[in-house]
Amino acid sequence: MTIIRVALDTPLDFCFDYRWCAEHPDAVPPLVGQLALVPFGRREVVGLIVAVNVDTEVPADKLKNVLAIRSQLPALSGQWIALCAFAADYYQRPLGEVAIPGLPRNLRALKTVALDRALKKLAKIEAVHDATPAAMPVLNLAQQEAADAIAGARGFAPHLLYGVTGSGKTEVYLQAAAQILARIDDAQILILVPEINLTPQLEGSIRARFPGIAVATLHSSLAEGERMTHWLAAHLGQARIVLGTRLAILASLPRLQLIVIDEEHDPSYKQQEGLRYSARDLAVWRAHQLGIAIVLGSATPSLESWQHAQTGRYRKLELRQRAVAAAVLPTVHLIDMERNKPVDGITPVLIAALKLRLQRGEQSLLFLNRRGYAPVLACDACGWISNCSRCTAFMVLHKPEHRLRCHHCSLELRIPRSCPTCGNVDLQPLGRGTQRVEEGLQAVFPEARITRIDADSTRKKGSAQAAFDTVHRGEVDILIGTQMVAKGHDFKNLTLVGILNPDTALFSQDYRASERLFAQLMQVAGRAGRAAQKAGGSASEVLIQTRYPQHPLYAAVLNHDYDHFATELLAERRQAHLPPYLYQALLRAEARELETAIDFLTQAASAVEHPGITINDPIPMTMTRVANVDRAQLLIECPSRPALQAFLKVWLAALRTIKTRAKWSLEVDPVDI
DNA sequence: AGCACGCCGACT
DNA sequence: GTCGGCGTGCTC
Repeated sequence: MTIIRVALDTPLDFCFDYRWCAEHPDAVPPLVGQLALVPFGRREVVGLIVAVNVDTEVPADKLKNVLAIRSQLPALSGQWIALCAFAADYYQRPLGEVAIPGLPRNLRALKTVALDRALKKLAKIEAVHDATPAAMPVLNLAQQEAADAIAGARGFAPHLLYGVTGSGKTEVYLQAAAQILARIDDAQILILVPEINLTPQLEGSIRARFPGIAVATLHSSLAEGERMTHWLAAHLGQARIVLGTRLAILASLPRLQLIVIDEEHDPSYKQQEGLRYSARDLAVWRAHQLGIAIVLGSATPSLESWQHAQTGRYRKLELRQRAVAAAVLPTVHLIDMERNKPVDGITPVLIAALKLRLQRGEQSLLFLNRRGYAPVLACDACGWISNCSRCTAFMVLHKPEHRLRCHHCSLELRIPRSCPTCGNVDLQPLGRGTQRVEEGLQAVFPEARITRIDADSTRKKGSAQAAFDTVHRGEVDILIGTQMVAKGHDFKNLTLVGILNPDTALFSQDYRASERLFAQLMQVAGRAGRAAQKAGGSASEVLIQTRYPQHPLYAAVLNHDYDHFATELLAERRQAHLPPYLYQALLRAEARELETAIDFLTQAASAVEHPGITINDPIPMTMTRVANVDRAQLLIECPSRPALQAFLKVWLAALRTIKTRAKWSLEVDPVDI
């Protein structure tokens, strides 16, 4: 008889012991890393075996028997378990909550039919060797040096690949990958992208370049069956290249030799619910654990990575030119909205630029990060505004749908015909969203083909792709979009990008807002002029409408000068004692009454001694109420990461003993404060 | 987190 | 008289 220890997906911060008895004398005893089906309370669940032959302190009468071992699945490696254990420890979660939910759902099922089917399917697949790979483009010198540096590195080797949009970072990844795959027989390569749906081109070029090699994708919109086979292909070492979103960082990759994080600054690498991990940070840890190379690529690196590059902890590889020789960086101009008054949100200068593109048969993109028709509906007579009844937020006017809609709790109302408080029938939309811009522009250019791409226009599955396709086919003259249009897509015939309302981020409470704005502006600007300039054609142009043309952020955007901007920002952060010179954790609490949440946080603040740790006052969140729940938070700061980690461990144990009706959670390295 | 048990209010 | 509200207790 053997006692095994199993990690289960439960918030309880310990593992559970079970008894294993061989029914048959020749049954193989369980191994660490295997999955086991066990009874748990009144349920049956699948857990991860983290130890066998343990000395248990659980009384014999409480021990239950293991129901089954998933022995057809090769055990997960000690390295993979160590990765989960690190993440669990760092983010202050139980091991099971990290390890189990990342597994394909069917692996956690009571029955093994799906597992057996997927294993059978994979056993039949053989690599295709006779296919001809697509030609490798000739790299420029900087690209070649970067690829060689990455592929030639030995041991843990973090690289920051810094290069503007269009400078050919993808080619560097693919070349480095090719070299490593050629050098190491069974090497696996993990490539992370922010959102897989926005980068269909990348998957295509990988498959074209490596036709004889199994490529697996891992992301949240895979069907369960696919997820199972792709995850298994990675786990069995069959998939040599794994392309995925942040969740893929927790995949089992026994032969991992290189990690690529494309657009490493992108906020979507941070999981924002449940286990709030940073896939980028875990990737660096994983590369360190395995002693392999990792590439963080970006035109606008995160300040964390930038700092590491400055101090030499990361090797900085820079691509200074656009890779397509004839393609040039778009010229950026600011439009001073004080001098050039907008009509319906668009300045005459921008209208003229749009008109020019229409005459030439070129495409334009207008970027406005605000969907809907207008962010608020208001009554001039009595001052009523369209507040959401369940949230501390306005209800947004959506004209095509004739609705007021709360973007936070999805409450919907018909647009009132008259003011609910005073009866005035003349309600005014305030501000401007993509729908209103579309309407105004269609009035100015009645003959133009205008398309809007935002979360509202692309609600149906596949409709976003369809909309992008019409743009690529040249069936659209002017594209209006939110951040959805900022990423990924190269529009070959696009020569004008207009940015409508970026100023709000300049004066945001969130000190990260300007960093994000810069990245977003550069990314949107990069949509223009990606292809070679047509003979006699104009250079691509980016026009930014602003009321603050003197702002240093715009000066940096104008000059395409991220170096300078990032260095300044870092100096400010250092002086203001902000990340990355300070480590933070955030305790959040929510309850029906704000007081309940604040009470809990106040108790938490004085729960344990905390020398060297700054615990700020509990404060209601900026958007206090969402869906009738009040939220508050408590920020913890410390200049030392190990000291913060040590404190959090003790603190959390104390917090668990506080009796409260508030729901609470802790986030390490929060980004939205 | 689930899930069950348990003890008080408004419904067929 | 029961359905169901959520408090509280337990999970090897």
